[in-house]
Amino acid sequence: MTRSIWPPRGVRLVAKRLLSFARPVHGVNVSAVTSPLVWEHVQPAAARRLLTGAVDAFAERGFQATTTRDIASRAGMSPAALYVHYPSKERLLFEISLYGHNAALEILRSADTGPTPADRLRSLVSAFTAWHAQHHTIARVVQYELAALSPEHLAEVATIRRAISTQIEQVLADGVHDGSFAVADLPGTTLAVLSLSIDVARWYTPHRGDPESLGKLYADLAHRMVQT
Amino acid sequence: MTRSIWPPRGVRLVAKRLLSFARPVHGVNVSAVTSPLVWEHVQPAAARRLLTGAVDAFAERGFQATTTRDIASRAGMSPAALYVHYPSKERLLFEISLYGHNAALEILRSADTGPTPADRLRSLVSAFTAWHAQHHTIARVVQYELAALSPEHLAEVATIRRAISTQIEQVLADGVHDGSFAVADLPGTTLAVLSLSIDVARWYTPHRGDPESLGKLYADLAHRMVQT
DNA sequence: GTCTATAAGGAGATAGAC
DNA sequence: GTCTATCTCCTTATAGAC
Repeated sequence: MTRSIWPPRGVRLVAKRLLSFARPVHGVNVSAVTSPLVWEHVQPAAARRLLTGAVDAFAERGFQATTTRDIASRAGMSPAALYVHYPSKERLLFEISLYGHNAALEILRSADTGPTPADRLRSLVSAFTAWHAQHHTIARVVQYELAALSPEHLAEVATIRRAISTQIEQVLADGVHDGSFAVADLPGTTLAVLSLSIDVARWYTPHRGDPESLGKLYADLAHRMVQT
Repeated sequence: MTRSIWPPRGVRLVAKRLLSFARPVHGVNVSAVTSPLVWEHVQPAAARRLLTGAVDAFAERGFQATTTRDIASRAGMSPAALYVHYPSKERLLFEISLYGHNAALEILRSADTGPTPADRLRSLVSAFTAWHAQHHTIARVVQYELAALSPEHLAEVATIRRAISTQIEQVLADGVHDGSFAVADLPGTTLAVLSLSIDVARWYTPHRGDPESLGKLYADLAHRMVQT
């Protein structure tokens, strides 16, 4: 699967840091604002402003409800200027989704450490959950805007999703193998563990607590789900 | 909060049964078709066909991406005919969302039975999870289209959401009180238990297994999360 | 209650000046 | 690289015939 001809100027998406706010509704995050600091390496700055504006708008209203005028005005530009940096609104979504999926996978890969399957599971769930809280605007786009991707872009992202799923499944399988976990339904339990963290993107707002504490709580809950 | 002047002809939404199909993508349900059998008591039949068409379309593409032409054509009508039965596209969403929230709450209320908190929790999680699987098209609209509701309609639905949350929290509190549960963070664990079931709406397709088995698995996982 | 026709406005994307 | 202006198409919703 080629990345095609876009972006043309060596744009690189590298994670840094993200701050966010949100207006809470019971059990649901209906609004959010993202700081541009995560996207520091998207160049030039105008492309980065468009991208962060798009993340905020997509997270807050959804892809379809977001207009190119909305994205452009968040970046302080006219609608036409968007097309100098991105060939379409969908490409903007794809860049965000691809970066977000890769970031989530990287988080898991570097968290898969520890002497026992229990340690590894706790580390994985803690990191994956905290990422979904910390980066909940990006995570909302990643988890809930897949249907707006073109079939080709969806296929590319689905490959990364499979790798994410495999990362969790392997730890559970290892724990079953060495007798430290009791898992009646491996695929079902894998999905449940992933599910718990992913759903954080739906409801998280900063007033719900800090991402690290949430990660610890969820690591504990996930471990309890499988321990013998 | 009044139900206002709509619907004008004593339309009643009563749960019956629902069958569904979906095209699977890795970890995500991007397509779904709902049978009209759940909405049997929405009268007249034309209003019911519009409603079921709207459920399918909203679940598959989201509220904003769904056009009134799409809904009308699924019901075998011209776009204009929609407005004889519903005053706007948003009202159609509200009817679905209100019915869905009430149905989910009723499921919980009638499942809150058993001699011990553990029995009650297993029954609640099993029923709530199975409902989200069985009625995953409705559940998708219920859980993921809240932002498209008008502020007044959102407020009405938020009241029901609070009742749903309270239902779970009370059982956990009862288990902590009688010593059968160990819960470090009651609101956080309540949210996690709800979250596990709710996220089923995002990924469930019939090929993932039957709703009852999934309910049993999730009841077990939720119980493990809190037992001493 | 359903249709055809259409109003009124907004959408994504492009042209061409600067 | 950004702007203003605009193209073309599609949107929600209404008017009025049958």
